[in-house]
This record gives sequence, C-alpha cells and structure tokens, in this order.
Amino acid sequence: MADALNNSILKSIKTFKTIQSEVQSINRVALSVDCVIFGFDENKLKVLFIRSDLKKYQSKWSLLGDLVKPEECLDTSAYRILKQRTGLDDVYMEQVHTFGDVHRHPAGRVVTVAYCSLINIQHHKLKILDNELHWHDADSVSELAFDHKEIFDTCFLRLQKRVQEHPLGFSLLPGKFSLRELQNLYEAILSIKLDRRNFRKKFFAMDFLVDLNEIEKNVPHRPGRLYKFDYDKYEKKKKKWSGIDF
Amino acid sequence: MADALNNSILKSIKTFKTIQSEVQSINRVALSVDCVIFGFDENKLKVLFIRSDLKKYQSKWSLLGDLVKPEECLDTSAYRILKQRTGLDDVYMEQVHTFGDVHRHPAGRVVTVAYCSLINIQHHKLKILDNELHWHDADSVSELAFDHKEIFDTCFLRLQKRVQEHPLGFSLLPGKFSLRELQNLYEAILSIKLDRRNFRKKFFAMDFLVDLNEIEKNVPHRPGRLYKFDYDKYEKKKKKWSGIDF
DNA sequence: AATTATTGTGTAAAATAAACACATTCTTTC
DNA sequence: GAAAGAATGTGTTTATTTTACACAATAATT
Repeated sequence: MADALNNSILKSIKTFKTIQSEVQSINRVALSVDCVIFGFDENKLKVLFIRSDLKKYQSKWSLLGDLVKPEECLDTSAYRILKQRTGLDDVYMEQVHTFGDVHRHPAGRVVTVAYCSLINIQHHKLKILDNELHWHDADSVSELAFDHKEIFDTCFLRLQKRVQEHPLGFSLLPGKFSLRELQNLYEAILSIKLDRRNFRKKFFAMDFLVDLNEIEKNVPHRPGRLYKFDYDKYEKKKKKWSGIDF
Repeated sequence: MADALNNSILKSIKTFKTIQSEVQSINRVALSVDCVIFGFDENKLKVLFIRSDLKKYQSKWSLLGDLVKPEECLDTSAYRILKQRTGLDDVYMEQVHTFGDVHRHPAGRVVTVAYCSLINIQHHKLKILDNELHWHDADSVSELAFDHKEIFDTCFLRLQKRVQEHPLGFSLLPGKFSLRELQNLYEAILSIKLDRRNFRKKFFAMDFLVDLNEIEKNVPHRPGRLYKFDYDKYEKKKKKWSGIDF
C-alpha cells in the first residue's frame, strides 16, 4: 500500500520535457468563458440570455459565451464577449467559478470559466442589436441549455452575497438615482423587504452617496432626492476596512 | 460605429459545426489544477510546497499541481493530486479561482484552476514520502515559481474569509482538540489575538462542539477538556442559516 | 382646496459583540 | 509534600449594532 502510494508519487514527478510535451500536444481541452450579465429594469433584476445556437438545445436559452482565444487572458475574453454583445466595457465583472465536468458540453470536452457582470440597462451605450438576445427575470429562470442553469445559480448566489458585503449594486443603476430606486434594487436582488428608514440610515452612514440637490421628475407622487455613488470615497474607505476583500 | 458593432455580433454567432470544429481542433489550451494545501502544526499555519521541477525555477518552490486528464473533472483532478501527494482523500477542498494569463507559464499556454484544501497534519494516513515536498510557514511565504505566489495569496485570503463564515478550521485539527488549540488555530489563520472568554462563549453558543469528557495529556500545565466537531449538528444548523452559502 | 402617495426623519428596545477579573486545577519545583 | 507557576474555566458589565416602529412634510392629482 505504502509502496503503491510511493510509486504513484514518483510517477507524478515530471521532467520539464514531459511537461512541455504534454502542454504542447496531449491533454488539451477547449476553454470557454460564459458571462452571466445582470441588469435592473422596472424594479426587477434581469439577466441576459441568448437563444442556444445548437440544434438540440434550440428551444432553450443559454449564457453568452465564447471560446477563449490562444492569445487572450480570461478576463480579456470575458470583456470581449460583453463588449460584442452589449457595446459596454467599463462595467463590473468578476470571475465566479470554473465548470469542467467531462460531459457538460455536447460538442466535446469544454471547460468554462463563469463571469458575473452588472450593467446599467439605461446606459446610453447599451446596444442589444441581436434579436436572439433577451432579458429574463432573474427570479424565474427555468431550464437553460447545457449546465447553464447551474452556472447561473452559482453566479446569482454570488451576487446576492457580494451585494451585502460591497456596494456593487450601483453598477446596475443609472448615474443618478433615488434612495427608493436603490432600495428597490436591493429588495429585488435579495428577494426581501427592507425597512425604509433603516435602509436610508445605513447608506447615509456609509457616507459614499453624494446628494446631487436634484429631484426625480415625472413620478406620480412627491419626488425623491437624487444621489450618485462616490467611487473615490468608497475606494478610500475600502482600504480602512478589513484587508480581506473576498 | 453601430454597424461595426452589429457586424461583430453577427460574426460571433456560430453554428454548431463551427463550434464543434473549434472545440475539436483549434483554440485548445493546456489545463492544470494547482492545490494550496494547508496544515496546522506547532501553533502555526503551514502550507505544502514542492521544489519546482523546471530547471529555470529550480531554486523556487511551487504548488502541487498537474495537468487535468481528458476524462477527468476538475474536482476529481484536485483530489487525485492531493491523494497522490499526501495519501489523504476525505478532506476539505474548495475551488478558488482560475488563473489564465497568457504568459503565466514558461512551457506554453497553461490555464490553471486553483484549489484550497485543509488537512490534518497529524492524520495517521498522511504520508509525505517525497523529500522534495516541504511544509512552509504560511505567514512567511516569499517568492514562488511562476505566478504561484499570487495563487497562494488568493487562496490564503479566501481561507481567512471562509474561516470566519464557516467552521472549516476543524479540518486542520485532529479529531480531538482542546479549546486552546482551536483558538490557537484561529489566531494563526487570522494573525490576530482573540479574547479567550469571548472565543469560548462564541463556540459554545454555536453548539456543534461535543464534550468528550476527556482531558489533554502531557501538557506542562493544567490540561484542558477535549472536544470534537459534530458534523451532523452543523449540517442541520447550516440549513437554518441563510441559504446563501458562498 | 382636498386627497393621495411617497418622501424624509428620530427614538426606543433588542440583540450582538467587546471588555474585563478571579477562583480552580494540574504540573513542576524546591 | 508544600509552595509556586501556568493555564483552564466561568459571568457580568458596557458598548455597539441592529431592529422595530409613527408622524409630519411635500409634490402630484383630482
């Protein structure tokens, strides 16, 4: 037993030559990136899917993804996909998890790195030109192609956790927003009701909202004040908090 | 501008044939798994490295890793590496992050999936037979081969965060442990001093420690009581907490 | 001018976390 | 075997954070 173990250890120690030949010839896999792109519209959390381009899965929606190019970093690849599909680039994006089950994809062994990104649906640069693309309600995503439902679930959970630790939510809102909109956003992401007064208190205490001295327009009731998120202030504060950032 | 964008979108929609040929021929990369294996010994957090097998990096230590085999899932691959190197399998293991910078590895394009695992250094099955392997102090890791320092840092930060949210620490301890040992562990991982009374209170309140009605042996002072971690109780509790689990 | 809907604000209670001291028990030393 | 040393084991008080909760002010609509 100990010998067998010892043996396998010795076997697993490889020379540079062995490694190089393995890297160059065998043991290669296709690598892709899949993006779970969230948006927020009409007080609902939305997620962008595309009609699957594989016949067998044609009735199903799938995530936006592509194979990673030989001279492309993972993050670069994710930004490329986002840019191609939405026209946006300066957005929040985070690598979430890598999925590599042997038979997860019908076209062969494809390992995929999942990214979560948050975009502002009202952004003037946003262009969803492809009519195969569609915004779905994030709280009622049913079956997706391949293992994309699992990937989506993982990213959604990650978003729910992240948003409680860091002020990411602003990425989903326009530059100017009311506190009601901000609260609606959090309620939508977390599927909970929040106390309005405590919510306001909390965000004011964090002290990275800037009062724009403007008020909402075209609302059928008393308009609220508009704020913007102060990234600089937040960055400064972040340093003071725990160095542990994820 | 809009046309160019539109164009790139159209170009990026691929047929099944295109995808299949890409998956099968071009656009492939070598994929590896690297394990950051933590242990706890003499009140210090330890991490297991191996002397790099690449000449250029021979003076440096590196993580334990290997290429993912064609018929192997990522988790499977990580467990295989751990088993080969340590003889252990039933351990805590978590995928942390995937590193895919184009030039991160000298042997070519190698994308690596980093795993963090926690083992009990005193485990009777543990066998570090390879004298190229060495336990290093986790708080003083200097230069490593390739981008392994970055990978280690990422995993270490993840561990520090996780250990504050979930009772992982027990994986690093023997089955029976005293509260002092448990506290030493947390202090080592987080590099902080904790109040002994509040620490005890907290863990007792969580209510998944089982008093074994035994006491420490061979300690040069009054021996403490021994406890074990009750996994079943923890699993039950976990469900009651937020469904958001990472 | 009255009604309606939502904004904006403060305080009290409850829960959680932090600070803190002394008696007890076993080991070692004299 | 008596005294000294060193760490265990325990409760209370204070500070901080979170939760619960009500009413006046403002703009839009009728």
